[in-house]
Amino acid sequence: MSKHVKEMGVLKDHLGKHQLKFTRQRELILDAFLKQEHITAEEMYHQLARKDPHLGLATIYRTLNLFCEAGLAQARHFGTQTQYDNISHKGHHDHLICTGCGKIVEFENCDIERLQEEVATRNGFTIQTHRLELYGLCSRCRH
Amino acid sequence: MSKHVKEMGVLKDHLGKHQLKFTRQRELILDAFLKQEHITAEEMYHQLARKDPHLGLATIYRTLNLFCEAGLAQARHFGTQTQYDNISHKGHHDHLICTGCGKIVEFENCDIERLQEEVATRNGFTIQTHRLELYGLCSRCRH
DNA sequence: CTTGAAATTGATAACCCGTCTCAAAAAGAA
DNA sequence: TTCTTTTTGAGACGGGTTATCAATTTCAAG
Repeated sequence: MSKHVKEMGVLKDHLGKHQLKFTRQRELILDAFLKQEHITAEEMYHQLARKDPHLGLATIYRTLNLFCEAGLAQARHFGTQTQYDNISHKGHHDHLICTGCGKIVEFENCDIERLQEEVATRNGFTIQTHRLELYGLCSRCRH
Repeated sequence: MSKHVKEMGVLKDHLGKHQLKFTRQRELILDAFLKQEHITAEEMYHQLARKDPHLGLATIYRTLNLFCEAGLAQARHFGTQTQYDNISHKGHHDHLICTGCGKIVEFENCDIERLQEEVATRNGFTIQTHRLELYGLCSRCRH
């Protein structure tokens, strides 16, 4: 069934280290989660309603938060909702956004990424991913 | 009273362009807002309770959102709360966010800022502000 | 294969932040 | 001042997430 052997291992490892148990629901949710780049708890609830009509929303939330703790997911807050991002699909695209016309330019900068790692290490963090947005005026909008 | 002449001008300009009115509350909230680097609506509510016990929380929210539209503030969603950042504050700091427990560590890094400027210049942009968030696990959640 | 302690689940109540409602008050142009 | 329009304040409301708790499941020990 599961092609997500590596991630399943990470999960089991985390469970073992925290006296948590491997359950049918956790396996089901992880399999569904890993097929997406990002998803909300509500979306997953609807997706899994077919496979397991009795799976509760609370369990989805608890499990997605568990994935965050295990380092498999990353929660991002957008307005009222929370997106759970699949860490293994990390595409590092940063953005330059023009506040005048809304133009968006993508860029990548290794030096910045290296410095980010440095900052994280200095603070005892292990980076999973990041978000960098530069807001300003593009040449046209600057006049 | 107000040392925030420039920002007050920006606000009045925005109000004028949108048939909105200049009120005692908006002036009060802007003055308080500009003294901080960032603040939540709730915090401001408590801060201003002394000066004006009848100032409503809804008014704070409405006004802070107005500041965002006027370009004086920037809303940021952290966990359950919304932080309103003071755009004019230049010692603008960034955030390390733990995806496990939600802990937030603020940091500042001049080298990163310099590289951001470089990227912007290379693309013809003039940066007004930015948002940099590093997501990962703090030492405690990594274990 | 049991047994039993400990963890998990599901349903829903509770919670919290932020927005909406609406009558009363204030702003501001005439 | 007068009148229209906008804003305010208080509380109700709403959506997303977490807490509660009895019933169920896991899993290690026997």
